[in-house]
Amino acid sequence: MRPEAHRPKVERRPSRFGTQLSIADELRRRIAEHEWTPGDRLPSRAQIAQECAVGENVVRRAQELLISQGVLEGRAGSGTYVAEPRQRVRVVRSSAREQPEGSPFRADMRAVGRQGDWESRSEAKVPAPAEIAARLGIAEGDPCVRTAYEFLADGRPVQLSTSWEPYDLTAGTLVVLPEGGPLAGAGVVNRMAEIGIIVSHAVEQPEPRQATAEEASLLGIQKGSLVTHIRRTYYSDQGQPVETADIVVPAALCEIVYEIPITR
Amino acid sequence: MRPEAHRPKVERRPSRFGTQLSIADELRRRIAEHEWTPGDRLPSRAQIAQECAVGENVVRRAQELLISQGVLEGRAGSGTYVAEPRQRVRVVRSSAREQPEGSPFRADMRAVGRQGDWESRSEAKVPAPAEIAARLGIAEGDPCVRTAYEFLADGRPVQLSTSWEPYDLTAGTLVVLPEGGPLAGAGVVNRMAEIGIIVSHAVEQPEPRQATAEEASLLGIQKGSLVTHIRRTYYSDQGQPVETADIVVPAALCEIVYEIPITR
DNA sequence: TCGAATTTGTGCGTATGTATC
DNA sequence: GGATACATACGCACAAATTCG
Repeated sequence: MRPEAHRPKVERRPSRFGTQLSIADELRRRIAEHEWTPGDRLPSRAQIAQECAVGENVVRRAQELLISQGVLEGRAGSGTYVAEPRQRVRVVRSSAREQPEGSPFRADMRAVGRQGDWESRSEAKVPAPAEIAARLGIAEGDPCVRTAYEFLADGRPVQLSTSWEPYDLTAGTLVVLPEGGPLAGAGVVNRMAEIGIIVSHAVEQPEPRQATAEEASLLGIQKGSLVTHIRRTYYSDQGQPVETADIVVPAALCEIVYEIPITR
Repeated sequence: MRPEAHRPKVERRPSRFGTQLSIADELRRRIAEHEWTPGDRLPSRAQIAQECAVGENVVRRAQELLISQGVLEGRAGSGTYVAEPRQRVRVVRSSAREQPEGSPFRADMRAVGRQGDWESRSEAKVPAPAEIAARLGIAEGDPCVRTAYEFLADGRPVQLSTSWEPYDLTAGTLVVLPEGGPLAGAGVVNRMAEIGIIVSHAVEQPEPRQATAEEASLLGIQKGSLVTHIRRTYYSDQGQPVETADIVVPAALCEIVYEIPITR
């Protein structure tokens, strides 16, 4: 019944033993030796703490460390689990991705033997926030078509994206909505071609950051885990931005590949 | 003289006030209002704690939060400083980078009006570790030329890289050492061309992670701060890997840009 | 130059909130 | 709704780094 005792100074271990790092090693060892296998629930912190003769906090911190490394997975109210070594999806980002028909994402998924799907939610005439306006070369508050995507591999979400197009560009045409009309799901390049706009190049800015709580819950990953946030902008052959998107690629689920041709 | 008192339960604030988040907001506010400007040293934790009537730890955690967000910068034994809003270097990663002469990095730096330089340390006949061997398509332990780079913008390190080439490829030629011989510093593509190898494309895999202590000290950034670790491999027109590198790009110092041509 | 004071960083402990079953 | 287990906020002591007399 006695709560974890505050160990007096004199009793302190020489350091290195009974610390959170040694416990982390211990947990890692047991996983490596298949005492616990992927998907298993670990004993509760109280149990592990007692077994290893350390405080609960030491166990907690050790688990936090392994969680941040993707070895374990914590579920509030449920337990700490050995993370499943989910096979990562390879996402190719290069010019070769743009096909005359079909979507780049679906092609990526086919290439790794998975079924690619997505859900989207479009909204027209959304006023452009400052950053988006700057990226699209329009004025802040100008109307846009905003589309939120959730990309799925075999039904499980693996990537998020929010796309912005200037409303004036497609207003009154059949391709106003990215996921409506005859070219639904065909990609920006093909949709723009339909209304006579030739997309000549894309610029992508990948930036590392940590997943927000919302992203984590949407993607089924741990809260602080690492993602690559890609700001992508498509430009027409006139040099005008025609679409920009914020793409969130979780490192635990996706592997990003850029293929760069070399011409001297 | 009395150390921080353990505030008894009954005295606890209703929550929300005096917490680490409110202190973080307070610090942020003072910086926004120019009470402290970039480069300034904040008062010590004890002083801030007393002034805000909270424990030192609350201040410490608030500072840790702002440090992780790049607002503050902690220097052990010295103090906590307001981070200088260092202008980031734009690093373009595309085929256009490869010039017949001159290095890609120097061109990048010229483009942003900075002086590009680097230091390197080559070593021949280093046995290939498993991962490198796999990337180069050779056997583990096969001899390689390893070169460690430190890229500088206006004399300050902004990027790290470790390059590996199969020793057998260049042994006995003038371009064995990347930074020696007549083509020193001309880049992989030009050096390989010299010995009749045509480099046709590169593959880059960017992955987010946190800076190690060593990387942080080399780059002059905070320890856990975010970097993009790029695994780059150059391939010959025969499809054979000729060089692979691990490139560490700190988010605080560099902005990565991929330019992708679209051809339908 | 060297050691003591100061300041940040790390490891570990306690209390309470909150999600899940 | 209660029990259980993880998550968050807060606290202490000491190590490590720096600074300065």
